[in-house]
Amino acid sequence: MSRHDMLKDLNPQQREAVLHSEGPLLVLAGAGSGKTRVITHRFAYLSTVKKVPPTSILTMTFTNKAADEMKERIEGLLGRSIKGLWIGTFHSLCCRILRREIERFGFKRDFCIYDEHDTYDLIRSILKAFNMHEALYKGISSRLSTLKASLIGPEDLLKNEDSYDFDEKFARVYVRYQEELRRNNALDFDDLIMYTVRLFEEYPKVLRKYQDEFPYIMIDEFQDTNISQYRLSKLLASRDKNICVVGDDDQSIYRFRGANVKNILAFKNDFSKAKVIRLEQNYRSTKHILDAAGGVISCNSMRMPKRLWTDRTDGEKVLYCITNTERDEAGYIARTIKELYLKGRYSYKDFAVLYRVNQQARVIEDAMRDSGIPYKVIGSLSFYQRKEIKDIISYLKVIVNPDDSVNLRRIINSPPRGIGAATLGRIENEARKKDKGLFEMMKIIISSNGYSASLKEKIRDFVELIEDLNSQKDGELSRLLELIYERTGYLEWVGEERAENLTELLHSVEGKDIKGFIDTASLYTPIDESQDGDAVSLMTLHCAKGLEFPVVFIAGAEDGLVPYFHAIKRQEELEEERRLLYVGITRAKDRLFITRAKRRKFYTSVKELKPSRFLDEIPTGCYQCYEKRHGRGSIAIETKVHLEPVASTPFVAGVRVRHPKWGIGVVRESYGDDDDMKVMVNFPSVGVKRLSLRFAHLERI
DNA sequence: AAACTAAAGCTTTTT
DNA sequence: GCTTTAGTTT
Repeated sequence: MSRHDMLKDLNPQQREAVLHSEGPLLVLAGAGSGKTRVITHRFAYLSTVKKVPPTSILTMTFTNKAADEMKERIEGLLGRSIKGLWIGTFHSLCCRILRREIERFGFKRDFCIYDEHDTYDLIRSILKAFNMHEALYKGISSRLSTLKASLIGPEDLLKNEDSYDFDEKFARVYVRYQEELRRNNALDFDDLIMYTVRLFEEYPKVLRKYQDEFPYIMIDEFQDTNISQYRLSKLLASRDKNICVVGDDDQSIYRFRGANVKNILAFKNDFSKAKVIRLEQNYRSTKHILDAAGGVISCNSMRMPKRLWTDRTDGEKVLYCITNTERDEAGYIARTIKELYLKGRYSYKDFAVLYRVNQQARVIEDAMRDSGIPYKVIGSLSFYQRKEIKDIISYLKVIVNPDDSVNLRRIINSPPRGIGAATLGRIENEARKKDKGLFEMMKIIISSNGYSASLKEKIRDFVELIEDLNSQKDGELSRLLELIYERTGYLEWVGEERAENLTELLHSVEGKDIKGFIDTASLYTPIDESQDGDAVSLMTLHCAKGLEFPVVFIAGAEDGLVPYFHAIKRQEELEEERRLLYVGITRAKDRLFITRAKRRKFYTSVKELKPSRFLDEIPTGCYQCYEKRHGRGSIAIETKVHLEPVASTPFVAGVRVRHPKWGIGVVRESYGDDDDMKVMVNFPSVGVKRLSLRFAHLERI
């Protein structure tokens, strides 16, 4: 591909960003301004024009999906696929580095990665051992994560022993937690980054090696980086300073997870000669939608000033619909989707319904089902989080790494093999006393006295099972899974429904090797499990980031949902909620609907909620408000404010018509614009037909 | 050890 | 309202 080809589809700012190949570069890329395009074209430019080997460009993203998309597009630009590219998530790339280097920290190279659930289990076992409230595990886990993301290790915590808010018990848990991870030869998500940073800080030679390996660095969604990720980027870029970061402070919605928008400002300070380029042309949304978004986000005080613009037309106005209850709201959404769908311009996959909390999905799902609209709920419970899948992955983890006591614990009695909580507790105590791992301890028990024969028998069976499976681990992975199912009787134990998922798992691992699969399973949450099929997407506002849809609904525009109850006290939290709405609005390409219910059920009680305070921030010119009112009696009727002017046609539902060929029928439904009116007619002779009034010569009778 | 029952929770969550 | 957890029974 020539230099010309590479640049021809870019606007001046995008082009400038692509051409700025040396030195630090900050690209402030507004929603829908083509940031992925900049990264991919810049990659292609570096490799073909500047002759940088593609494997020397480190490109870090936050999601696997973003990484996959980038890989695909870059390979498309380069016209070939390349092995060994360093394009991936922070976590997967750090994992790749640590697989080579971790031995310096006393881990083995085949360490395993603990996902959220594994860490929960570990923390709970520690709390139990310390006689602390086990129910606190979630809070403890998030505190641990925050500390690690800020590069504060247990030893740093202990240094502050004298400070007034020093929490001795918590510090002990942290120390023990890290010890246990090491004992289990396991790293959690935050460790992947933290140890990589430590590696580079404590071993300058290693850092230099990787600086040689990656003279060019690019980072996507920079506003989402936390302290450790920023430090990592800074270390790698500190020598050559060829670092390009792309982000949008207005789309920072993960502060609660440690993301630090200030990194954008820090970047400008840390790399003093950083070039700053703003991408403000939006290629996604109509003017009205963009105006609505701009009105909202401009109310934030803590942001870098910018203004998105588009050369698209005004488009339809944003519609704001008020309903009485959440069920009415869901019904309205379903009906509107159906109506737009029947007009034929959109397929179901063009629609998204966005909401603040997953709980809202249920009533919307009901409405979709009732209307016969195909839908998929995204991000609720991912495949890999299901119990049965996690169990089998635990088997695999233990087979590869018998030191992994947490996963061993998980499977030791699933399916039940007579080693229950009491027995397990005994083994664990012994193991702790002898400073051994669980598996080792079990092997000791088999050949020692003082345990009942039946217990030894059970334990021997289990140890032999794992060792047998371990000897088979280098064969075909799907064969190994079959073997696990067979030898443990797992399928029969979990029942038919869950067994189906396991069969699916079996098919999905065809041709993969065990270690690669375990890493993928730990680091991969398939956001789009069933991408196929034409279906409306239901998801939280958070999940929607990075996506776009022709038609978007934002449900629950109420104070209490957007902004959420807990997030109205502090300014920073409120502004994050505002950004969340901004992200939602900017997902829409052509049509945007915002809905709210006056009364909404929360758990058991019904609450009356006021409209979201953010709605007042939408300029009046770009939206239209209407309300569904109750008519006389108990029947709810809709005041006739239609999406588009109601078609003036005599052929409305219920009318009898005559068709020259099919005879007499009854109109089921009529829809479409005035000039392109369509009707669905049920003819007793041939069934339901869709007809265009322009062509079919219908006669009203 | 497993199954049952009562009670207490309860945003968002790229990895 | 429904899922997760703790405590109790069988």
